[in-house]
Amino acid sequence: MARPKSPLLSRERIVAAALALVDVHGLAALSTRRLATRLGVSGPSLYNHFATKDDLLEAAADAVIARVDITPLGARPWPEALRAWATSYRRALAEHPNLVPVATQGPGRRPHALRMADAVYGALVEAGWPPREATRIGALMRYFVVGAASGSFAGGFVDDPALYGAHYPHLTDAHRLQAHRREVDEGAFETGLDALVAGLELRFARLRER
Amino acid sequence: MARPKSPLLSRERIVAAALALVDVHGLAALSTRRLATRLGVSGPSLYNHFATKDDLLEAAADAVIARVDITPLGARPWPEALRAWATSYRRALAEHPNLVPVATQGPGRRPHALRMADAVYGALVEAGWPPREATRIGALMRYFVVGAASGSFAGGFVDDPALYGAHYPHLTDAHRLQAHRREVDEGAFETGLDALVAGLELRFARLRER
DNA sequence: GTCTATAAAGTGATAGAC
DNA sequence: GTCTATCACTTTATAGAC
Repeated sequence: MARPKSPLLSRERIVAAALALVDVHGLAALSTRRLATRLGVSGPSLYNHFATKDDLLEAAADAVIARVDITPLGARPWPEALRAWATSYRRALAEHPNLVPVATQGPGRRPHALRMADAVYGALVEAGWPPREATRIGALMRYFVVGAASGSFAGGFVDDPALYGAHYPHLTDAHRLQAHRREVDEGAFETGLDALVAGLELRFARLRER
Repeated sequence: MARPKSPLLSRERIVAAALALVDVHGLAALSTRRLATRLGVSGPSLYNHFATKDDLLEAAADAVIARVDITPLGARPWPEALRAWATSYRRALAEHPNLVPVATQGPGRRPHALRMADAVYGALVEAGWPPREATRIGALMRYFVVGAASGSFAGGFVDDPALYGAHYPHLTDAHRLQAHRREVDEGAFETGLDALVAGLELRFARLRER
């Protein structure tokens, strides 16, 4: 096969396959050859669609961010909007936890990431937050969401009672975390998001008073 | 040189060199050969001290956690203790941001990480938080700290006014973030930590009322 | 406990045919 | 826009000498 009538590949197909591969086997397992094999083509074909592997990774990260729902921002009261956006943001990242280190590096030149940053900052400023504060809130929300998506807390504990008993007196039940992994992780995110937004509302009220 | 009189290497020396290498050149640049060269030995020598490269990485991650100050936990009122611990935790991680993805994977079987988890959980339970809540708080604090340490927020924006002006109406000054990077990142962490702890104090008060 | 030598494989990317 | 062939290099880890 030299040049097929209709293209076998597209940026979209490549990105989708890359995400699937990274999800299952991790970021380190993403090689151009492996990805190409998955797509039924040979390695170098990918270079007709992306200049470098890094290019491809950037596109994949932006595709993840594209799925975040930013419609509440600016359309609802800021505490509610922040909560809804953060929840959607976390869900989008948590679907591809192995890609979080890439998405973590900031928006760079990725259009969807920039659009999201613009919406968050814009909504906060329009709600009455001083620009300086709005920047901070955008940053601290990202911190929390990225941290929550970048790895299970409960899953970090080994399911082996013998490990904890002797040396760590308060962790006697830590081996049971694995079993309730999802509940613990999502509960912690919700509790943290509530606390964070409640704390920010306090701060906002104090700011208005003056 | 066959077997030197006194060992050239030690786990400590290897870990220190690995951290230095990862700090400057990133996690991907850590190869056994490169590390060995830095230490003035040949590649395979490292395997006398660590069974695998992964072993070495785990030891490095635990060495970072060992530097977190956990003494406030249990010694001071929980909101103050939480704040002090989180600040120290972030500082320790932020000194080695490239290693954060490794440290993020939970304590596993690393002694210092387990000791830290034990201290946090223990302090919260003894302060009167129900076990379930204490677990969540440990998790959500880690989310925030890890997120804050895993990459600069401000540094994720390109220093190029032309990029933002046209398409992102609220980001017209985003190119200036790079210049105030440190201030923005640390300010956001402090503001977030304040909000988080304030929100948790509210929650604690409501819990006590019942 | 360090060395040399080497296994066995995988890496990103390019050139040029079709 | 895909192919084959290939470059130039890197990787982790083992075997056995000293």
